Amino acid sequence: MARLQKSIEKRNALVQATIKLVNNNGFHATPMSKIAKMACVSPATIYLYFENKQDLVNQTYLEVKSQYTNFVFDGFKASNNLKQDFEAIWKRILQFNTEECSYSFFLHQCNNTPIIDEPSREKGIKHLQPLLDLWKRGKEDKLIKSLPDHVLYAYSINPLSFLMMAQKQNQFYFTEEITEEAFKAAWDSIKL
Amino acid sequence: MARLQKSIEKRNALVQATIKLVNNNGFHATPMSKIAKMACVSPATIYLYFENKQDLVNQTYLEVKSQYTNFVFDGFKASNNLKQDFEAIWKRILQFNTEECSYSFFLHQCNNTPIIDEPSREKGIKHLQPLLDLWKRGKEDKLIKSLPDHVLYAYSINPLSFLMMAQKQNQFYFTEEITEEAFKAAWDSIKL
DNA sequence: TAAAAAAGAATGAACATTCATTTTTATTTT
DNA sequence: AAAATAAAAATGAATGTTCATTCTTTTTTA
Repeated sequence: MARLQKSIEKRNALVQATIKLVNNNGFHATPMSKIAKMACVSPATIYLYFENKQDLVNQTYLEVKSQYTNFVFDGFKASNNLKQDFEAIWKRILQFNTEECSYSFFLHQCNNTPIIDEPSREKGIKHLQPLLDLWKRGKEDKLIKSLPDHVLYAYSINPLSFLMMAQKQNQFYFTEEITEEAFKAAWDSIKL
Repeated sequence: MARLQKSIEKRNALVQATIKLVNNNGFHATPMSKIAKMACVSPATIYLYFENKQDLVNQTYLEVKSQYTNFVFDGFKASNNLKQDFEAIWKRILQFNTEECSYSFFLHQCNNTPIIDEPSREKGIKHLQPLLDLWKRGKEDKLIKSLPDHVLYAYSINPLSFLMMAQKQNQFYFTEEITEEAFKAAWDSIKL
């Protein structure tokens, strides 16, 4: 009796192929057959790992989302300097956006279109807790504007995602200097 | 000999149906047959007005984009109070986002995925000139940070698009008070 | 040797687009 | 002003393709 042990490498290859193809062509233009080919696998094999195409995309989304938050919050510990803490998180997000550009682009696409189904989307939301805690503290201590978290996010975090897209399309480039200014802009927009 | 005069209402119905269906299901899940049905038209009729599906989406995109800029800049005239001018444009954009939410959502989707082809995307970019002029003036007069336009856009305009999405999903609501605070955040992020 | 994993080919549905025909419209002829 | 007519506009059904998914067989593994 053999043990159930499907190859984790094969699964990974499928997830990676999905990311690459969806990034380049959009969900609507990436057939399962192409995903299979890029992962060097038969189309039928995909169905050993995933229920169907939607499940493949949902799982890919959740996996990339975890990588994002692991990267961003790994080793983060709140100090008593709130601005510094915010800066650390902000720069970590920026770093993810530039170093893991294709993950970042994939998340961006999932966040901004209806390709992910509602349940998976909801699961993905929980991931920013440390940042939300920081903002809570900031509002209590009158260091940060008393605005809904969505607004704080819109002004201080979401721009990074937009700029990553612009950079990908070569419309603009993040120099060291611009990075510092961009952080200042983020902080200026939410600080009291 | 009859005059060539295809019904403009029918074309409009097709454009509107495209917007609605792409908003709800994404491009990949809206068949031409559904678009036709919603517009009360035979599938074959679509091809009297548009070359093919891509052309339909491209044209819809460009049309919505013009509506956006017409709405935002209609009657705008630069004064000698730069902050006030910026506020006027900003609030106009906000108004479009809330009043024409489905147009706004459609643009958002086109801007953030590869459904639109490059040539149409490029045509769509030209539309923000008055705002770019304002920023140029602001940088010269040392009223606005000397940052690339993309960065200014990312911090002061793009958040509106994000917040419109959040509002659509009932995660948050634009009160009068939040609007004022949000404008302040936008201005704070770009002012010198 | 037996079960799991993987494969390639097959299946059937969905879809974009085209075809052959009908309906509408506007002009010309009585 | 009614009838005739010709072109445009519109249609429903057909076409051929693409695709997600499943089936049957082969290969791998333990």
